[in-house]
Amino acid sequence: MDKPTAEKDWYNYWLRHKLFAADPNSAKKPYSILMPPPNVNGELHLGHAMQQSIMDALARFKRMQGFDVLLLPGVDHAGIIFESTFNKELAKKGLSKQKLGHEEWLKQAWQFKEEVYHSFHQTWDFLGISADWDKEVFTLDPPVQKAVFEEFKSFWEQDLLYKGAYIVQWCPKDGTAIEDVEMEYEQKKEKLYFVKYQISDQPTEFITVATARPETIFADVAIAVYPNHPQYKKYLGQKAINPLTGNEIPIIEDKRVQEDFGTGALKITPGHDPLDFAIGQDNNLPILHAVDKTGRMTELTEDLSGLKIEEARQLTIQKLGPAVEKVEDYTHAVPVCERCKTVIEPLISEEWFVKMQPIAQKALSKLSQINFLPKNYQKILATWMKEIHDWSISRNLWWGHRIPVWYCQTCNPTHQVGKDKDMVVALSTPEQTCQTCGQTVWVQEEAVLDTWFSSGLWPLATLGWPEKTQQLSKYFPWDFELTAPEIKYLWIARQIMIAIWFTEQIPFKNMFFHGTLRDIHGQKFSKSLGNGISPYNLVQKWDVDPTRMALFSYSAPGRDARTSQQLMDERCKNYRNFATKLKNIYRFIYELKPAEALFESDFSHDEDIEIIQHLNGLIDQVTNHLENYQLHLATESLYDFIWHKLADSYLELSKKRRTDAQPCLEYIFTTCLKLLHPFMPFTSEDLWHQVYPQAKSIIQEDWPESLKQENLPFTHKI
RNA sequence: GGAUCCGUGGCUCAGUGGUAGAGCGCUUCGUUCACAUCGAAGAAGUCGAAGGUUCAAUUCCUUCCGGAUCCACCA
Repeated sequence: MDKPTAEKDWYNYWLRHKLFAADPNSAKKPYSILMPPPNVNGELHLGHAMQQSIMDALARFKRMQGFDVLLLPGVDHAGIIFESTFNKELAKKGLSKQKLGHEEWLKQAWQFKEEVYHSFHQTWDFLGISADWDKEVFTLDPPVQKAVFEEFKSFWEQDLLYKGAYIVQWCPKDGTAIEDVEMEYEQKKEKLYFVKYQISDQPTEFITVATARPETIFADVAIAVYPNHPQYKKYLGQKAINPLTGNEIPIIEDKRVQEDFGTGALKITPGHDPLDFAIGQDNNLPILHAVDKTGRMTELTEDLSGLKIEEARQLTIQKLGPAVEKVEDYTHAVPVCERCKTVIEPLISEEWFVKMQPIAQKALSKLSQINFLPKNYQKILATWMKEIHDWSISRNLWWGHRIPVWYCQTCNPTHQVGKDKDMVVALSTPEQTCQTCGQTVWVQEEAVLDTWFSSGLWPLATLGWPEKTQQLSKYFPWDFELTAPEIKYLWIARQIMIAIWFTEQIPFKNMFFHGTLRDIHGQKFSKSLGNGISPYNLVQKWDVDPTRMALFSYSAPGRDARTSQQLMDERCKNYRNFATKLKNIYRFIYELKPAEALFESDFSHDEDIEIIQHLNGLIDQVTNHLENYQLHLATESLYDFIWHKLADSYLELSKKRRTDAQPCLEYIFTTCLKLLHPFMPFTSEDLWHQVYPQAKSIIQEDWPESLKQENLPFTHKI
């Protein structure tokens, strides 16, 4: 045999014997678990370690129950977050996107991706994750690319895609539109300026407007007041004069203007504010820009052109002069980019959108078929789907699936989109000629797709969709998916909507939301705060199985937990002691086995009956807790039984009748090893082979079943 | 502004319609042959507050206080 000599080497043994491989041809019933692909960015943190240990425990449990288990691993290319991390790396070397150029940048990006990939695999290895590595998927792999293309093409053909001038949240630093969900809000102290707009032809009449962004006044196209404004309603239909440009702008009313904020009058700047954009659309107002995509002032602002916003704001105030009626201190939530913390500029940009209404509607009808844990997430997701907004899917990045749209350079140089325009939806350069000019010069859309456009397809793309593969028919819908609650909309909702849209089926039967591990103050672990706890260090210090057990103890569904290096150490130490206890129990039972021990017993002694009954209870509890994804309860039951019932109690009693008790001791111990295997794979496997030197892997053992009451007493031979 | 979650011994967390649990920490004792990475014994909580439902509530409902998270166009 090629068995390892050290406990930690069992992982390679399992790999060599392909014990993690799923087999689509197997007659066994399938059980499929889809790994949420971590972002190829930085290292895997403690939260990942918990998440993946949970999946691994389930996979090992289901294998022992006799299922053909597929635990499918993968990694996400993570558009914006990868690109910004990589660009920071480049900056350290004095390089940048611009300096490298598109082709070279991509080449180096892929190299960087490989480095991160390598560190991911190291973490998975030392945690003992039993995934089917031959089936690993990266979201930019060619098969995924095909699936993403199919998704895009299908949406296009069904008229669910459009491209248009639209207000987007623009990050000037990343140079791309970002989604609402990628923004954070920071409380900032700013000034609120009250600016007077003179009524046209009435030099003594004014409407006063409150604004925190006077520099955008250049792009004002109207003044809106709330309906029946007592002071200002008389001006409706008249014009006001833009105090900076002198242009005449209409005065309108709109119920979306807040009665109790500022003066009840709102300057309408559709180019720089989402609400203004909406009001502008409804009133057919033009769109002007005072700020461009790099966060600098446009030509519209004349001599301020080219300045940064902050500088321009001060100069604008000077220009306004007496038009500024008063200034108040104003603290409000300013949207910033979640990743680089740059203040977001709402801007008009040409972006691609998916019409989500019909897709969400369809999903809503089947949402109840998914078993959510905790249960209330069904309602939370349903509410979101009912109020769904269109999905902005284009990103001005280089890292991602480039939008598979080609424009005829001759007939459609401005990249207009429409069924009758000179454009083609195709994965690679179209070979056809342009219908209008007969030429074949095609230019691809510059932008890439939002990361979640491919991640949303994850449950399908990983199984070869749109091909009708054997894997797809066997393992889809997935039995189990899990993730952190914070990406319930970004990822989970979209997977559900997309899968149901394309297959009429839910993507997964059980959806488990684990809590988030936080630091002792309740804050998320993050690189910038430097409050992370390295799973690698814990494993070095306390070994794998104790670390896994400590993580399970924090894994109650939906519950966030606070922890620290010290608290993790405490819990790990506890389970390290537990592992030691287990080894000592082994020594007592097997190494100090009495020569005259019985080889068979009917467990008729009162003490045997009692412990066997406890063991039966334990088997039922652990099984049920695993079936219900309550891993923290399963480990607690095991800990209690093995330490207190078995070691402290029965084992002590057995010393008085050792020869008689030996078969019972062995039966209980080996059963416990099997029950422990999902949680403590290395320790259980190692002790299993010490007990049975000739045995196969414990992975291939059957999951224990409790002995029914009517079967007791029964005879056990050792 | 809307929604959700949490508030249990010193700390971090389980749990439950019917005398409160774990780990760590703390106190006392113990190195006899599985284990001092241990064992035995113990102190410690009116289960955030107030109402309500119930024979019975820490557990269900309402309100409030405190903490957190998510969503949202407040200029």
